[in-house]
Amino acid sequence: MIVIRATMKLNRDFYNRNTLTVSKELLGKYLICKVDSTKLNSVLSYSSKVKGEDQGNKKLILVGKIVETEAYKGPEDLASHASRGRTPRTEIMFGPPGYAYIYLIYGMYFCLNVVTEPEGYPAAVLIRAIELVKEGIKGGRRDIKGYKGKDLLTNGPGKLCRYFGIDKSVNGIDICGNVLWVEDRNEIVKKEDIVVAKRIGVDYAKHCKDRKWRFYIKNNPCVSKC
DNA sequence: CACTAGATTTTCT
DNA sequence: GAAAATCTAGTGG
Repeated sequence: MIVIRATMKLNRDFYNRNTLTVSKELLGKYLICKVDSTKLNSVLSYSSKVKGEDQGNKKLILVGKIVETEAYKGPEDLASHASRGRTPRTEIMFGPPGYAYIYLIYGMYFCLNVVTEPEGYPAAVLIRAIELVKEGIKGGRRDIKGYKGKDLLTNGPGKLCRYFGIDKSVNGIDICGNVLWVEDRNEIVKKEDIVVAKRIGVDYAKHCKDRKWRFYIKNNPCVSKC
C-alpha cells in the first residue's frame, strides 16, 4: 500500500477559523521564508555572510517547525493591539485572514503574527518559537552576530524574526503567497503533547491577562524560556 | 541559579 | 511623554 504524504501549503480557509483553533493547529506546521541574501547579511556574522556574485540576488529558503504560539482574539482582548480599535497599525488585524501582521516591540524586535478569522474581526496568532530544520539553507550555517554555537536562534518571537529576516517590509504580506507561508508536512502533534498556558508579557491587560491562550509542544527544547 | 537594568523607537494619549 | 505581545548582559548568592 502506498501512502501519499504530500506537503501542503496552508490556504486561507485554514486561517479563516477560530483563533484558538488556528493557534493550536499551527503547532507542528512548518514556516517557510524566502529571503533576499542582502537582508540577511546585515545580521549575520562575517563568516556566514553571503558573498560574491550571489550577494543581492540570491534567495535563501529558511525553514522551521512552529513549536509555540499565542492567540490574540477580538476587540475585547485588552492584551491585543486591536483592543483600542482600528488604527494604522492594527488595520491589518481587522483585515482578511492569512496575512502577516508585523510590529516593532520595545524599539528593537519585530514580531510575526498571522491574521485569523473573517474580515472585520480583529484577531491574530503570534508565532513565538520555531525549531529549525537543516534544509534549504545554501549559505552554510546561519550564525547571527553575538551568538555562540549552541545558542538557540529562534526560541522567542523577537529572535525568530531576526533569524528569518522578517521586518516591517513584509508587514501585510500574503501568508498564502510564495514569500512567506506555512506548510502541513503531515506531522501530527497529539493533543496530550500540547501545553496550554498563560500568555507572556501581557500582565498590563487587566481581566484578560490570565487567559490561557498560549500553546506549545511539550518538552520541546526550542520553546521560549520566559 | 535569581534578579535587575538597559537598549531603542513606534505608536497612541 | 509613557508604554510596549522582548532579549541580553551584568550583578550577586
